[in-house]
Amino acid sequence: MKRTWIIETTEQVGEEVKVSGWVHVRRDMGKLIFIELRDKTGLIQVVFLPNYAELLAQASSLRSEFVVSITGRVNARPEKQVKDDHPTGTVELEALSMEILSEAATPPFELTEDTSKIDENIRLKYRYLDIRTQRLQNNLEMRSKFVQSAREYLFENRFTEVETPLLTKSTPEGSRDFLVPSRHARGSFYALPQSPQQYKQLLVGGGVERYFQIARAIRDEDLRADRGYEHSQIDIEMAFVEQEDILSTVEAMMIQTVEAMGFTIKEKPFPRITYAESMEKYGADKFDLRTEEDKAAGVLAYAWVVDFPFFEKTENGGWTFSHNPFSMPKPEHVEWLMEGKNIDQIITQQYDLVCNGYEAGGGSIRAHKAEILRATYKIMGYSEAETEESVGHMLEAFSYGFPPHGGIALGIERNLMNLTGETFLREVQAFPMSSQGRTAVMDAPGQVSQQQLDELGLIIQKD
RNA sequence: GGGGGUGUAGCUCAGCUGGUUAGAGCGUCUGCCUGUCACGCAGAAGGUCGCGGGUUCGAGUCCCGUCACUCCCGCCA
Repeated sequence: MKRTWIIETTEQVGEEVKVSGWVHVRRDMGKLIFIELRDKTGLIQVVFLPNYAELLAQASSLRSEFVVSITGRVNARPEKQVKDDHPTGTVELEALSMEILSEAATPPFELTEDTSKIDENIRLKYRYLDIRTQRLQNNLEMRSKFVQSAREYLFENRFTEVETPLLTKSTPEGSRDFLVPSRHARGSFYALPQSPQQYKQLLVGGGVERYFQIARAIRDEDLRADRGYEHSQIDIEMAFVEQEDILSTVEAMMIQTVEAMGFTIKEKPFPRITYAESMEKYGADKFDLRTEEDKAAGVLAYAWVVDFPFFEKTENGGWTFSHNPFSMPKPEHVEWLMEGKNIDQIITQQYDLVCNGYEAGGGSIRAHKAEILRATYKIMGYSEAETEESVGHMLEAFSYGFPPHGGIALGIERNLMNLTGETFLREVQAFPMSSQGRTAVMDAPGQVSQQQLDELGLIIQKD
């Protein structure tokens, strides 16, 4: 018999069905046994009646998390026993036969309730059990829906999904790279991408025009509750656009996406504030516009922060970019950039999407002309040769007819934290790592064999 | 790199000023139970108090060291 999803049993009253799943709870009355069976769609109460003695004996051996298939008849519950607060509360399954597919050891923590109070390292070691809980099932489901809904919007608007390499090149700026040693080119390393920044620019220059990717970004910086070594982003780049085009496109996408998921947005269109105003008013470039009532109601308060300063002072008195070296100054400040004057006053076409106190995304209009990027690197103290070494491939690409373009990256975990109300990034990832960087279940990083080291020409230096 | 916090049963925790055999709730196990849905009732098992050292007649408790975990600052274009 074909398997029936538990949530669908409510429409099959009187019929015989087969359901499969995990034993959620067991209530043994002696000559009458109830269990709740759980699959990914929900829970249903199964009753083992005394007139099937053999089946009842089998049922008495069931324990939490046993995996079973049960064939039975869907019965409407008598009025007194209807559970209004439960999606399958109008029915129960009268068991006729059962197959125990897998027995289960007692779980190290209870899976029938919210596990957020349980020691996280135990939960991570047994992540596959934690994922069985309703909260994490919901978080993963929500994540999937969010990405799916964003994809739909992007496909409707002529975007093309493209994958960019994971094994790529280290860039001197930005955060610390995760490095991968090359076996063939000894002493050389790939770097895992901190973002697909350059590839996505090359894609729109390559005629893809509208690109997106559900991209992994990997950075070797110390972790926080809202920050892991790796996270995912909805990475977007568009050709032939100005800042306004990006903002309106992304805003429309976010509205369609989160409203399709049933959320309420506090203010549309999203309010806009300059970086300078934000710093003055909130003391930061991100802020929470919700009232206490909004928070209780799960309202999402989006805002755009625009007009970021291009450069900031370094420790040794030089200049470095504050967000993105590839960004394009506001038209009225291009001259300052080219001449290297009023550097602290140059505003760039960089924008952040803020939601409920988190940075939900950030992007910029990019420089698409070689002289702009050269001027930027000159201000940062690069010689012409160093600039060539660092971004020469981009400068060359710009020489072959490169359209004006810009983009944004939306942090999937940050957004999901807002949607689910979770305060830890790890709660919206399937297999996160601990704050010390140990991965769930697999407990990486781990030792490798001497042979592997030899092939790579690596020697481990002992402290 | 720096600062704060935590570590006692499978899980969540209590354990006062150092004092008998280290407790509770949940979970687990056994028995009973024909309508439960947080089932109930009766009973039981389960502990290197993170680890090492010290003070003391006596240490879960005080001191020193150490390890692990966690949050924050730095860092995160």
